[in-house]
Amino acid sequence: MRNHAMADMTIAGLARSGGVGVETIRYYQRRGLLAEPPRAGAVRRYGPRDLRRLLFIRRAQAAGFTLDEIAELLALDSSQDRARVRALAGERLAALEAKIAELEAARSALTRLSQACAKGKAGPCPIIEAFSQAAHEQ
Amino acid sequence: MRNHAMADMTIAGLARSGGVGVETIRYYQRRGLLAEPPRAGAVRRYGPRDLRRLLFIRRAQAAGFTLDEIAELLALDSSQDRARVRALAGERLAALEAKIAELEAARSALTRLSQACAKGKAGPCPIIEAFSQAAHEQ
DNA sequence: CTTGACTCCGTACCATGGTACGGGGGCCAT
DNA sequence: ATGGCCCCCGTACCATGGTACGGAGTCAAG
Repeated sequence: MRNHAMADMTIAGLARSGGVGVETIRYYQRRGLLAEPPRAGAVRRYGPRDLRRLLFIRRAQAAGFTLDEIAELLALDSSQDRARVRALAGERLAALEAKIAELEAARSALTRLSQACAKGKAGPCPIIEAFSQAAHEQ
Repeated sequence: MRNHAMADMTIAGLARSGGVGVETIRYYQRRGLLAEPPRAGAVRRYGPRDLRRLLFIRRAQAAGFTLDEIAELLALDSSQDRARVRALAGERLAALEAKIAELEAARSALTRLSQACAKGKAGPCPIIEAFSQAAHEQ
């Protein structure tokens, strides 16, 4: 009778179904992202709606949204406000672009230094040198 | 007589020269990245060596290293251990690659969703929909 | 009915890289 | 010698997304 992801789960079942830990569920509840369902006896029981909401959160997270933004997206879900959703997506996209550019700059600098270090055998390490001397950008 | 970045600075001068805040200097000292020079009277004085070290930290940070790794790089500076430096650089590079890949995946998903949302005018927002339904990967 | 696993809840802690606050002292110019 | 900055140091706090701990209660299987 243990039919994982079925209608009536305990918090551990929900966590398993969503691929997160129990503490993460509780954390999302504290953040207001998930509801605390009424108790059946002493224990709260979770249904498919809770699981859907949990999966929404995870997918939105994978798309780069922060938990605060996801809270807003969840509210927007029932509001039909597409413009606002697109605005949020635009902001997130800009932040992603900026971060990617920053990391790519770091990557190319490091790649170049690493190759320089691997080539030459004598003298001080070019990586260390690069950080010690004035940076000749690019 | 205030010749910025000259031989003898107070902590605020060092911070200005390095483009950081005073609190950041103190933080680096607590982390063991910068030394606390002896006091001249009641006040500590900083010289060009401190500035060089501070700039080292900032450049290494720009290359993607964490402060812990930078601490090791600083130690390595006087050790000639190029292999170890390259190993650190390799680790950092791998971490950078992984993060970049993750962000790029988020970016492309979000770009696609955003365009879908901008095109269609009717029905529910595709962005919200995508998080609500099962993800059809890629 | 006992035992072991799970739940509930509050609270504290983790990493990362800082930022802020506040009291007490000091340096320099007017 | 009196303002007005600046310094020193310890400590607390920030964002972000969780993770851990502990005690009491509860549920289900054997």
